[in-house]
Amino acid sequence: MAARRLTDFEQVLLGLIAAAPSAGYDLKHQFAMTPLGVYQPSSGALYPALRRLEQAGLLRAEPDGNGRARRRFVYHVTEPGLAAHAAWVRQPVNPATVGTDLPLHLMRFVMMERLLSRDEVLGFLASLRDALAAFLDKLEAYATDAAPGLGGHHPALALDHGISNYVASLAWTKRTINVLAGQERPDRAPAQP
Amino acid sequence: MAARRLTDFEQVLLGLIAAAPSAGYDLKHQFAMTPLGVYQPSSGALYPALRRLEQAGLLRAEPDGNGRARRRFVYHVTEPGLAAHAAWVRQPVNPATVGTDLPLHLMRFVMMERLLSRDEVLGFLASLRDALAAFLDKLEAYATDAAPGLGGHHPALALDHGISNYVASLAWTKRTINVLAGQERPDRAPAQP
DNA sequence: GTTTACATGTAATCCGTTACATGATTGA
DNA sequence: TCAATCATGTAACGGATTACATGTAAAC
Repeated sequence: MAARRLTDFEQVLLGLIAAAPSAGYDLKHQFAMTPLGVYQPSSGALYPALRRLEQAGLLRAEPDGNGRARRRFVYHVTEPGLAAHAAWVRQPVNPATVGTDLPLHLMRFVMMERLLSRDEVLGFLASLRDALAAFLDKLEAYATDAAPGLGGHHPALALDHGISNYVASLAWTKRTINVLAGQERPDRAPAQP
Repeated sequence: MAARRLTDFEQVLLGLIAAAPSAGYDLKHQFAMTPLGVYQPSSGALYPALRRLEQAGLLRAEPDGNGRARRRFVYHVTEPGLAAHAAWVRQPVNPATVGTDLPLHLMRFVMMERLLSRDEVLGFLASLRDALAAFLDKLEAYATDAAPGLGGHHPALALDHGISNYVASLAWTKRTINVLAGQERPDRAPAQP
């Protein structure tokens, strides 16, 4: 099968469909209307991606026979698809790339809720917190060591922006750990229709 | 000439070279070692991009005859190149895409320093501030209206992360406006021991 | 004298954007 | 009936990643 690695975009699609079987058009709207959808996929990106996932055996397309058959395909995840999605969600946080991957980590955090235990989620958040703290240390070291020699004020000011953002992300991570750790769970599975 | 629009990456390269004539290898290192270089361009991206800019007449390559001619090309901006760069830097902030374009705006802010007057920079920051404030309003409206119905806690928590980040960016913008606005032009040197 | 850093490049492949195309359904 | 929305698709094109290739200079 060779199972070439999935694109980030494909992984997100897979996750959205795992959360709720959808047609391409629905997914487009989900991207367009939710705030996470800062990215708006084009038809030329979306439909071929769905096809690829289907041909890889991760999705199954069902023609929507709703009343009148109007050309529409609802995608469902298969078992291999769910496995691939779960593996993606469980991926460890790579401290080296936390600067670039942060939005993706947030996406994974959202999708974690249905798949992982609270302890697993807390483990993820703890490693995210550590990676962010390490990254921040490097940024701050650069700010004091190298930035003054860059000439002008703007480089140092821009660096300040980056630091402020990561400080906010780090604070969010700690806050969220506290929220989830302090939250009592109903002992029962969170069965979602 | 048709002057097809430049890629963001090409614009950034152009700006870096406008700030200091550089060879491809230098630019690679600049990306690798400065914090803004979260993105690390590959050779297959960098060298063809420089060629394109050269063929478009925006850059001029000079073989580095430094002592011994070892295969190395230093790029300089031409006048059309500088014009294209300045036009990019001066582009207004599009409120509709401020969510995605923020890193690019920061890049432009850095490069503005050498090209624009303080008032122009302040104008840019003011429009960035307004765009961020409007974007934040939409996010917060979504958080109170739609997010509770999304099922689970994680979507709302992730949204919280986004809001925290944009709050930090907005605060930075206001802070930076104050810094730059309050900064007296060194018509006379401030007290120097 | 061999490794390491310097320095540039090419080819295969893949994916996304842009733009266009098509047809069904709903609402005015 | 005419417009807008629903819904999916295709073709051209461009650019990025990956991996490979090449050669020089410095360092140990």
